[in-house]
Amino acid sequence: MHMAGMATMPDDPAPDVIRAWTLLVRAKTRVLGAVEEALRQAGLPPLAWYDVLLELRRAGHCGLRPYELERRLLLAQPNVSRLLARLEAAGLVARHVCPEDRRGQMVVVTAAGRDLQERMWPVYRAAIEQHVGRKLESDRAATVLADHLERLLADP
Amino acid sequence: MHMAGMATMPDDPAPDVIRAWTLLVRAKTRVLGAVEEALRQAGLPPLAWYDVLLELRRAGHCGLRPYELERRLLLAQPNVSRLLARLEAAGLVARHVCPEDRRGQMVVVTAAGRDLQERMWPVYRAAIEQHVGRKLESDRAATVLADHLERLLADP
DNA sequence: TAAGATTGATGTTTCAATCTTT
DNA sequence: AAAGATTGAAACATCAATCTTA
Repeated sequence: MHMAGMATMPDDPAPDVIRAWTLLVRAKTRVLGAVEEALRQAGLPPLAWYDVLLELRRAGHCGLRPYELERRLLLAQPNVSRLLARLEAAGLVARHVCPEDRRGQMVVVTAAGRDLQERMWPVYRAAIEQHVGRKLESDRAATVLADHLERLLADP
Repeated sequence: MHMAGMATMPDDPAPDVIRAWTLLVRAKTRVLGAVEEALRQAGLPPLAWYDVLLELRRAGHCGLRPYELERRLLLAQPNVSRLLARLEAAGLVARHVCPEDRRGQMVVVTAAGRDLQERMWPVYRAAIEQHVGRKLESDRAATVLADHLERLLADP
């Protein structure tokens, strides 16, 4: 349907679309900042380390390829490379060449890495509960929020 | 109410609270990434520049103090200082000493700054519409999402 | 002493270029 | 040529220290 006189360029976003976008950025910045601060105050490393360690644990004893971490954590290739270098230097992960594809490697979590992940989780979960859970108490607010955020990740 | 045998430490977040938290980070990363990419492909500077220019325009001819930008854009003090230095070097803002408080300064947008902001907005708004508006079409989804995100910014 | 702002040192991200294997 | 991964250089962010005025 096309009406004479209508703008041909993409429509202006509705006010509440702009509001949702603005609040998405601000809420993420604030909550993530609070979570990182909680980890920092507990003398623990940043969340990015936790994310890698958890993904590797979930992947089991075979570990993961760097490009898989890239996909799952939405990180750029050089960032994964350097993040893994830091984790390896800290003794938290180990890398060995991939038997089936000698371009790549398998990354696995070490005992020290598992230990750190387990020490981070209580601090992390308390921060999530404080800065997300308690703000969404009563009714199904967390579910509603999650469902709507999920729509933003839909493919097309 | 307290039941014997209950855990005394902060409760584990409910599954949908963790899901909301995870999706908040991922949705923001993806949508912001898409918006920045749209600006980049149009040969325009990053969103942070737009944010400053828009705040300064809204503030009117008196401009804003750097600490006000800090508050409104959730940026750290040294980041504001260096961001303004870049904008000033590009001729987009001007700084002059504050008459009432000579520790500080007033930052104002220049004609070139207003022009850039006006050239960025069509690209920015199209990206918001594409990556937020179209994902939330039908019903009051954008309003519901915004309302729920707003709860995450509540004070306590 | 504290608020507003900058600077130096350091660490991280980003872009493009590179290297190796498929 | 393309995929998987690393590296150099430059941009940016972060922390602590500093400087100036209130």
